[in-house]
Amino acid sequence: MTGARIVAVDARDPRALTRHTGGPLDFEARLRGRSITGAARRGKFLWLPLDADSTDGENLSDVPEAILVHLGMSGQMLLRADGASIERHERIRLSIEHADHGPLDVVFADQRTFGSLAIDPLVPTADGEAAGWGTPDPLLPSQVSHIGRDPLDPAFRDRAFVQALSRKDSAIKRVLLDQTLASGIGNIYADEALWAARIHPETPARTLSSRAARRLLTEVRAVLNRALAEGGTSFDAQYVNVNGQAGYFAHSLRAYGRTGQPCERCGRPIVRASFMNRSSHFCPRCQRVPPPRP
DNA sequence: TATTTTACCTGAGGGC
DNA sequence: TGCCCTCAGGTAAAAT
Repeated sequence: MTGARIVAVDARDPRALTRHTGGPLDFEARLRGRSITGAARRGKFLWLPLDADSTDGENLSDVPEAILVHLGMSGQMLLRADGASIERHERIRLSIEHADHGPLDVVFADQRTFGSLAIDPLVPTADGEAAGWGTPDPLLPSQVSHIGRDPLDPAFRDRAFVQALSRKDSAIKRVLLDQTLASGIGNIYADEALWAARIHPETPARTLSSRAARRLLTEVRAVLNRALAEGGTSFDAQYVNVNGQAGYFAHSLRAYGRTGQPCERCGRPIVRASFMNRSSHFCPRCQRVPPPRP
């Protein structure tokens, strides 16, 4: 998409614009004629920086902007042929013209509508480093400014993360799911990393030793890297890449979704526990229940 | 202020 | 066959 010009926009479902202030007509009008200059990501947020708005006339401002995207849990960004038929759960379509690839359609489809798009101004990063994966610019969407760097980001600071854990009373899994401290970790990869690090999900974060916290961080990175290499975790048709292809990491899971199946380390059945209106999966032998709070 | 809970949403699958 | 219930899960507003 980099270098492509947006020739038409169809924002058919306003629920896909909950992050956008201005509504569908504003979204369409402000994108028409603009060009996409790149693609970047931090954690679960991604954005497509835009060129200056030359159609804005007297209101021409120098504030850089981007198309902000969050897939929620079932959102998809699909690259389709120009004029391709309407997707199931299609919410928004961008018709683009690319110098090398010709006309294409970019479709945002989303069954559960937790995902959404927005036009968002870019603001400087707090540390002055590149905003995320895919961009050298220290600029990120305003709605992403509170999101922490993900552990695969070269500018992620391990020491600060470990120190933050030592100040948190909450259960370690809750902290892993908090995107402000470290981003990109959801329910699946939290369970996988905790299993690998042999840490019980209810362990209070501050009770982890510095060594254990670093081990956990190492396992988080290992899980994320393996999942990326395998194209992510697909349980059904919702989790696909831009060409609609499923990832294979579901076959590599060792804790998540393996309730009752033997732990690959010790053979004890994996346990499922209710946690924050979702599920935690862990090995009751390898991941010891933390001692009672003092 | 810090932490925890809840609302948002659709479709698949199970029980009856 | 069809109805009702549960579950999946990221984010941010609301509640504690």
